[in-house]
Amino acid sequence: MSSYSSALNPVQLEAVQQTEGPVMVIAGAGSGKTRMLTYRIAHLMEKGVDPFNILSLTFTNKAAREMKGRIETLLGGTEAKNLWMGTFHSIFARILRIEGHRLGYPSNFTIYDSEDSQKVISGLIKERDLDKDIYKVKAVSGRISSYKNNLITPKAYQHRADLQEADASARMSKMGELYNAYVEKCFRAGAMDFDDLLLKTNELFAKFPDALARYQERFKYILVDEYQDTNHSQYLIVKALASRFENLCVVGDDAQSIYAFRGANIRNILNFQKDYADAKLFKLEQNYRSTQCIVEAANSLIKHNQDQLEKKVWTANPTGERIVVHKSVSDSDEGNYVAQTIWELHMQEHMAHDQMAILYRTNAQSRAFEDALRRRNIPYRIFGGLSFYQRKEVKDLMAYVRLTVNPKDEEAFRRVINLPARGIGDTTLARLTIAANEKEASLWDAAGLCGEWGVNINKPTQQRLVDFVDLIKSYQIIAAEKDAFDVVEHIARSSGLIKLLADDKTPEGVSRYENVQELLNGIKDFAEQQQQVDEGDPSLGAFLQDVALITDADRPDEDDRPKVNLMTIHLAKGLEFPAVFVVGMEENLFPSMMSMGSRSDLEEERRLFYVALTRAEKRAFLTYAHVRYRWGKLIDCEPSRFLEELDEEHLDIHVPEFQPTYTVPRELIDAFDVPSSRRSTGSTPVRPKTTPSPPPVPVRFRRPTALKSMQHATSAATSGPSALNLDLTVGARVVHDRFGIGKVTELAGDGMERKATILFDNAGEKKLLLKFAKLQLLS
DNA sequence: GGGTCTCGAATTTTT
DNA sequence: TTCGAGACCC
Repeated sequence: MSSYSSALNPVQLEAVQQTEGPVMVIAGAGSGKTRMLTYRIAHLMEKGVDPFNILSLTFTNKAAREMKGRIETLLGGTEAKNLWMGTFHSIFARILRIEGHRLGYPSNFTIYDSEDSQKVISGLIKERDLDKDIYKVKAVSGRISSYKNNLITPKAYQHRADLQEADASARMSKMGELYNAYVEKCFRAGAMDFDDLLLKTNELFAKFPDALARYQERFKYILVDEYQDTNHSQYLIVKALASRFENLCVVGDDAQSIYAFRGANIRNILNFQKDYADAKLFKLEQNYRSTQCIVEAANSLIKHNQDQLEKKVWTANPTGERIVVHKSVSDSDEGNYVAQTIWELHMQEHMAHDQMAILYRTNAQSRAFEDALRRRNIPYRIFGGLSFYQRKEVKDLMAYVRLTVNPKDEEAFRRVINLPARGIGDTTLARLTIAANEKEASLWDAAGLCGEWGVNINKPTQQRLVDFVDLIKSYQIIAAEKDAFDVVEHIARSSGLIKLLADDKTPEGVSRYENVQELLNGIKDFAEQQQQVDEGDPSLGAFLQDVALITDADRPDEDDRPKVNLMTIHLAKGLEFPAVFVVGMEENLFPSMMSMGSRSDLEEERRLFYVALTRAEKRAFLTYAHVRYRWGKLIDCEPSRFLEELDEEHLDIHVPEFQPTYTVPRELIDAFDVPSSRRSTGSTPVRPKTTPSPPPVPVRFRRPTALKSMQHATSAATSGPSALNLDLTVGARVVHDRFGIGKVTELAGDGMERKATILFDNAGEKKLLLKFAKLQLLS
């Protein structure tokens, strides 16, 4: 224990030692929360608690793995392997594999990811011939998800007049019917979606007291990390499991709650002391991660939120450098600035690439940074976005695997029944679906038995269906004997999938082929690993069990070169980096347009920015652009309101004066509906109250480079003038950068959409949007 | 039934 | 700009 007191501060130590009874730890950003949790578990084990009796729920699989590693280092030995540690979803999936049969699920049930769920819903909407503009798949699936997370089953929905009314007023009066059909369909397919993993756990514990008692007895000590991001369903599970011993420790920070949009309920943490009257409360307020500058700037931001628990985050760290605020001309210029600064940090301050992170609000923003980094040969790694397991070719092969393990899996069936093409089209599938619905059976049964059932399908097609069923059956036989790798390799070859991909020689096709190879490699690793450990299971079923719960962050990097990290702010939660770039600090982007509606949404965005800022240890850069491409269009941007909420004394504002070379005349403004930002003659100051003129430009910004790229962007695409303001007439002679000399033959459109048709002497006829075209008038 | 092409919609975040 | 769905033609 003496080693503990040197590693922990007094509050952390108390929280570690208070092992019995309910405990809530409010842990500010960077306050050593993981350290506290790690020591707490180690302490429990040292006291003689069996690791089998400790359940630790983390937010990501990665966090669980890392924490296990740290506990092993702390205690030496491999006991920590026996801890139950993982995400809610993976832990309870594991339990449902064992107990799910009591609820009518096979132990090899499939886990539908959101794409699968949405396809099911889309099918139901089509079957019912509902208006797809009203019944938007995403909206329907979002509603269903929120019902499930609030324990509102289709049956409960029947009694909820308020919900039915809300759905009806959204013109979705068939919501209840859809919900019911969706649940039916998943059940018949032997499938659970993400929300089911929690919902069915609740059902299990409610219906079978003996099961609940068994797990209560097993999990004598329960720890929940990131408690502020738990939803109601998760809350109830924890409550049920902990009610026997009440040795429950929840850790969280209300200021970092960023998942309300998917049902996280901040009241869970705010009400903890009401749920457990004798709960002990500890507040970790000392930040060990960041400089004073960053901590105080973050404090000045978050105080704009009304809903929060009282706490004062402080640090004994050095003041550090001010946070740099940088304005770019365009999104691509923003990419260049960030890449350039990364290059300088690397070359001048010897900061390793993996110590830096670019954080953005939406995945779509990553592109400009990828381009800029690639041009400079700076290695980077992207997290999130389209993950490996979501790629089409990977999912296709996985669908064969899923079907082999669980032939009732309808989405897998639909995916591969005609891939590669075997002459089974939409008509056949539609008839099978109807037949299956009538018999309340699966598509798989319908395919195998369509002859006996007398389904109206012609003989050759029936034969093809039978062949397909036999093919999958042959896989099942192999799967019973061989390990996962052998089976999947056999499937890939004999199904014809590999050939299909190998025949495609386009660059995308080659990349798809490589992805499938990579999947095979991954499965090979899995099988080999399993064969090395005691009680390992290298079978196909074992491999499939939690593949749906694996995310990209869990996949190892292909090589160990240090790389710059690119990710959304949501993904950055729980991580820290010496240098952090928070980019796209613009109104309608961050805060997002969708969040402007209510104060609580806006406060969540603010917490999201708080999370972003507090990832930084030493250096933070905030950037925004003057104009940005969105939906393929150039739009004007305004700096984010959050920038103004930061205490100015911690900022180093670098906002170049942006002087358009041309002022749009009054008559053109009236004629063409010119956006307001173009009307002023000078720059649009980001913060009128603070922007000095000229702004201070620290030496490290290399003004010439910044100016150069700015001017380039200005002449190319970003400035108002461009060819839009040329006095073009039909018949005029013009010069184009690329196409050379030509003659205007036609003019069309108004304002920003004004187009010219030009017959070039060498390049032929082109239609050009004047706002983009680099044209000069020949006199 | 299968393949190609065009048009339209989409960008908020994820286990 | 990019992707997917539906239309259209073979």
